[in-house]
Amino acid sequence: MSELYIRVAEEENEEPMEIPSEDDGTVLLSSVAAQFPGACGLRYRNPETQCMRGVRLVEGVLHPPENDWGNLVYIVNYPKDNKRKMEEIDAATVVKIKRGFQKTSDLIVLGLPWKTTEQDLKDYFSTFGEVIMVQVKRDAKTGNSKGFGFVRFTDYETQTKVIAQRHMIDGRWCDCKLPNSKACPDEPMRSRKIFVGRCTEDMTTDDLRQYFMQYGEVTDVFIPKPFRAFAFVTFADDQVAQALCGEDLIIKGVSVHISNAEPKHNNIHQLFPNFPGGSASLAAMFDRSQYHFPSSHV
DNA sequence: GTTGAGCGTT
Repeated sequence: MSELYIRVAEEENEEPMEIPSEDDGTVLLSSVAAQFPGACGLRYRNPETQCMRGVRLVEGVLHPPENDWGNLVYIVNYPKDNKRKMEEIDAATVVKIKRGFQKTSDLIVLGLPWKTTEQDLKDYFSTFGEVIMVQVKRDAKTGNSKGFGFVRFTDYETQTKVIAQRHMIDGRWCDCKLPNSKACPDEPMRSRKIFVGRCTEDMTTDDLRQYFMQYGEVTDVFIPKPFRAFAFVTFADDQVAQALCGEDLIIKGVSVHISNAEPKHNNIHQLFPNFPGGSASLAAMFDRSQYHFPSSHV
């Protein structure tokens, strides 16, 4: 396919800029954001209805309406539109989503037979409702099942129903519960940085940036090397970061868990970045101080 | 090549 560009502008009557599409006809949100920093999506005026329409966005990829971008000018969406007026609405929306709307979360499935596969789980749980993902936890070396797994449903009602009863799976009774990892939803800490747990090795900084852009402007993505199965993502707006904490999100088909960065004790190296003798001696001192004091003082 | 309460390679 020849190289294709779509026309994008900040406002309807402004001069558009040409943004390149991918080989499959989609446009990466990151391509848009490269020219319009902070962009989180596109919209356009539907010639038939004269209404604004949103462009489908899936994991950082923008899809052409009816498989053809046509000759329209697309308008950039930003997480928060005009200055402070919208900022307040945005905050209210964030709170509403966090409180009212009942999001589903991963459920742990305990007591699975050793032989049960992910396909078995999918088949079984699909009888309750649409399944987003299933996992069977296995020993990395042997590949043997550890006898438990995870399942995630689309609908909260399905989740409620599944938790409420026992499950006969491949000849054993199994229980589905909310996992402990989300027992204590993170509290205050107005951090703009989130901790992204359970990352897989094929997730690049670009992948994460593209994915998280849909929630707000991303200012930094950090993936430790060598691979440690987690990452940090920093947003421009702390409300965006806070709203995501406690969520399970699916990136590249994998369920990652979002929590506050630095949840336990604050990072001493960040508190005292220029400590004389370097951070190693500071860490040693910190450890000793914890050792000497009774726990009630720490 | 085993097992049967738990908690996902922070």
